[in-house]
Amino acid sequence: MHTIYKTLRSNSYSVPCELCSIGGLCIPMLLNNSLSDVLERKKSYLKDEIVVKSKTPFKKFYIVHSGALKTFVTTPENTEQINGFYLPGDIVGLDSISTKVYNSNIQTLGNTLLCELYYDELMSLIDSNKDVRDLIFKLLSTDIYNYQKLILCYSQKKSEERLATFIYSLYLRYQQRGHTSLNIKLAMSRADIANYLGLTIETVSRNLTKLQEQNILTAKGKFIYINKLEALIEICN
Amino acid sequence: MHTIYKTLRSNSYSVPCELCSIGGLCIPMLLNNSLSDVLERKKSYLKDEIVVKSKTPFKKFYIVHSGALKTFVTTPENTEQINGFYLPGDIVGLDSISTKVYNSNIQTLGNTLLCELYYDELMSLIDSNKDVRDLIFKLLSTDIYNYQKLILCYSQKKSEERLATFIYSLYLRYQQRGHTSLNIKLAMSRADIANYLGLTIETVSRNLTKLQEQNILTAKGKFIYINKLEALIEICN
DNA sequence: CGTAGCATTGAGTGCTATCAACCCCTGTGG
DNA sequence: CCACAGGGGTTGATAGCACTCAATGCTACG
Repeated sequence: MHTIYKTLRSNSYSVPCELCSIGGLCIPMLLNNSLSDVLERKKSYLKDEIVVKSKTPFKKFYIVHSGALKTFVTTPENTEQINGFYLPGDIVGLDSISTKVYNSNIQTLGNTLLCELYYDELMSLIDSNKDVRDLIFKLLSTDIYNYQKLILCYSQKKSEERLATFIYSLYLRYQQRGHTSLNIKLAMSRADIANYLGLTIETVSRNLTKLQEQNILTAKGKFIYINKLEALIEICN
Repeated sequence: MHTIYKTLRSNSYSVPCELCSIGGLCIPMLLNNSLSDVLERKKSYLKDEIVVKSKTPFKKFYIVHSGALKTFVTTPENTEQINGFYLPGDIVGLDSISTKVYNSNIQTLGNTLLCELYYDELMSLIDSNKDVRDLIFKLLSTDIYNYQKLILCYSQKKSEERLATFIYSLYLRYQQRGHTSLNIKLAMSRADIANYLGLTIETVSRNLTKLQEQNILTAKGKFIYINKLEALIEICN
């Protein structure tokens, strides 16, 4: 037992993989035998820490072990635009394969543990292991599919529907990771949600109270409890 | 000469690859030696023809040779939502690698020639040819990057900025294919543009006239001439 | 030449942004 | 233990942008 821990365990601040909350969805675990040497073990980051600056050379993917990340770009007017949230099990950096640089800034939303997966080594692994190849293709393709759905959300939906879709998608993502609870703890602030959804803080807040008045959910700070899942889905369309 | 034509030439309704307007950007041409046997040659489609229905099994990618495509999904209320336009040289179906079905309907915007690229055969080619592997990864990754930019456009920009961004992106895409002209011929209707941008036909029309009043461009039916490229870019932010 | 479909223009309404005030929770220092 | 300050979040009033509905103009095609 101790020896297993030793091989899988990483630097300080990290936890053994056996206790990782992600379980079967963790890419490193899925491909444990072949990937273990490609992965630097987990590294710890503090809340609001910048992990990567936009436009710096792309060398490795980051996989969220615990905590959460946001990615954002800064517009010419120096405003921040969030284009993604990443929860445990999510991989960041797929869009950098073509550009060779990170296209966004990557920042932690709370204290966070990240696994690192080197691009070059992953590529050579792909040539020797069809499972890895298929997995990476699937990840890329899923990313595209998700972005398509997100675009649909933006281009068609009103503020209430956008927020409902956002909350429901968080619920689904947690569910995929084995957390079937209707309780959701938001990793991000209202400002981050508003920014991401292309709305203002006030509109997000107003729609949250609106959803509470309909008794669809209960929001208390960063905690959200879904009372009527069906009704929430109904609003998402 | 005749024999070359014979090998590259396809079914009826198609043109020889040597005369293809796409030139070096055509994937089949780029990977000519290895891919020629993977590709069924060009097939012809009429205007507004449905090439693929959503949810049908995914077997092959489509590459636009000439003409143009749109992809769209139908919402539960039976309204159409366009999520992509595809110009000569573009490949359609990357998002289907993970889902194994086509996620959108694919429809022609005018008379169109399409090359077909079988998924299974491409995959085996990837194992034997690193260039193919890298190309496909790059295509997938570029797709993701483009979607990220599109999402940014939707979530932040006002109608005028969205339209400007749309026109400018068309200009850039044609430029990448060697058409450096400031003249653009729209393959799609105002309704399609509006649908894609999450706006109404009226708003698109009003913004077009607004851009003309500023003398930034001239719009005449499906033809758009960019008078002040710098000013157009300025509006895009 | 006439019709059908696409595109433009106009008037009025509604949704979301903006600006501003207030609330609540947390942490800090007296 | 309380007072206070500060940040995040909520609520309210107003303004502006984009949608809706409606009418008219344009163009392609038989």
